[in-house]
Amino acid sequence: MAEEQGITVKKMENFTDWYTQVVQKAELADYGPVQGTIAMRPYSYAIWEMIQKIFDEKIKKTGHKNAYFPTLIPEGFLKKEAEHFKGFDPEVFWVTHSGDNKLGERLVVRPTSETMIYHFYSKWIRSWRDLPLLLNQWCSVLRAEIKSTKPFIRASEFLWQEGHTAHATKEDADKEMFAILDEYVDLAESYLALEVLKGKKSEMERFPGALTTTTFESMMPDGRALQMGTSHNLGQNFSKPFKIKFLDKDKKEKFVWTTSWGISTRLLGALIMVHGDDRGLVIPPKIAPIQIVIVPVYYNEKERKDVLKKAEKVKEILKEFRVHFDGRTEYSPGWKFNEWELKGVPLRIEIGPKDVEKKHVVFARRDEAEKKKKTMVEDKEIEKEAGKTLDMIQQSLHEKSKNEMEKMTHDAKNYSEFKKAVENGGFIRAGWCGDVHCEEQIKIETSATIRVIPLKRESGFSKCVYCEKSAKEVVYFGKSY
RNA sequence: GGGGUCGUAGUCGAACUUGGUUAAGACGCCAGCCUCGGGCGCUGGAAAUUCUGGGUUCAAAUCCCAGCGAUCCCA
Repeated sequence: MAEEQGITVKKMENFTDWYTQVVQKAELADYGPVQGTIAMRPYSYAIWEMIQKIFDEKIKKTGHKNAYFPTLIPEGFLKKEAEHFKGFDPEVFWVTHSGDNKLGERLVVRPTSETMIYHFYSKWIRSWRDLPLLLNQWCSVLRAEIKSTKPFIRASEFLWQEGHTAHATKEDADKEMFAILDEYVDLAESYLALEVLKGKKSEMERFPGALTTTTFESMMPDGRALQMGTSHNLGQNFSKPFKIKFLDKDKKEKFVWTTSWGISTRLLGALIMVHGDDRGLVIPPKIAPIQIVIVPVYYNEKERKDVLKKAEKVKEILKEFRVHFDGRTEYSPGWKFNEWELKGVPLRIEIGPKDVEKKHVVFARRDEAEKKKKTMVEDKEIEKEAGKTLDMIQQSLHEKSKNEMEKMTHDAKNYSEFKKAVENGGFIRAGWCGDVHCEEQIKIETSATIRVIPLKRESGFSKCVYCEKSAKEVVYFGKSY
């Protein structure tokens, strides 16, 4: 009955339903009227803003600047790089009219901005002195999704950042690609508390038009891998058709080397899936819009005054944290406990008449909500304990994610082991000869793909899991979202 | 790309099989009360073009077709 306000299914019993319920009941997002579109409600947007702030600071420190480029791209631009066009053509939204007039050349609503941005780069870059050019834009992109969509995970429109840089040499571009990948991994692990696997993509899985694609992926509780972001070295594949040339110190005219890289609101999807539990969301303290919620408890007018006075003080003590005081009178304390747990606030502080009397408060950690465990904290210890507790929550969420991923990573020495592992889900570590044919056959037969080729070759596998010829790489397979 | 399921107040959901007065109920919402420490309880109230369009019929939430949207499984 009243339970229906909360999550009505268990996370591991009906994962898909659980996810949809959390997204809607925690007021993260609501479905839009057009397939694959959602409204990001203030709560999820606040988390996105935290992510934006953290990453924006990171890239600005390394010399990147933000800019903004047009949404509408002429068809011809997209066609300039054949592989790129082939990759995106099936999923772009076409604009064919302006008002009642049919356009001479169709336009695409950006699915990604390489082509538009390179149009400008060819005008802006003249000399080696103009390099590197390090720009980023925060925007939304649209990709027509035919497959079934899922809020944050797979959508027709989503928010992201796309970095686009131009360099004098391949080495510089490689360095940029890897530096950004490392920033991404740090964002995921240190802030989102999500353990990830980083590495390169195989030729088959790589970004259309890229020389090298690097990625970082995480394992979802249902056994499917989620690509959380990518960083590409596009070589000169775009600079040549777009004629982005510069005069180098050696007085020779050369084409630039470009990179592009992006993370999107999909990160929110990973966050929900990995950290959430049967009671709802769990948000890591470092990116939680509300880190601490204070819930007052009182029965009569006198108690009300005492409790509110104390709550006011506690709020002041905790001013360096993101604190919310829940003073709503129309809900009972129990109701509020459940609501804030559903919304994943890492730490709840309860203050009632007994706490006023005994000069302490009650701490309840969100990551221990299942146990309904509560801790008394002396008034003078509140600030110190709050900081310590938030750190502990942050760390323990990452630990948990790390352990889960380890548990869901299995080795496959031969193809029969491999097929069994695919059934069970998770990452499958196996040897690979490097041949696209084997990769393709595996995909056809098991639907698993190579998610990541680690940057450093791992040991323990001498033969390709499919053809049994000698293994060139040790790679991680998995079914993906 | 192939196949399935679904669409009724804000939400869930009954009535649909077998067409027939005023479309049930719960939660939520609004007003008023309440000793509110795990979704407390009580009283009263508002809220629906039954997704859209077409067809069949004296009569459509109900049957048929199309569209839109959601969702699941398999390439």
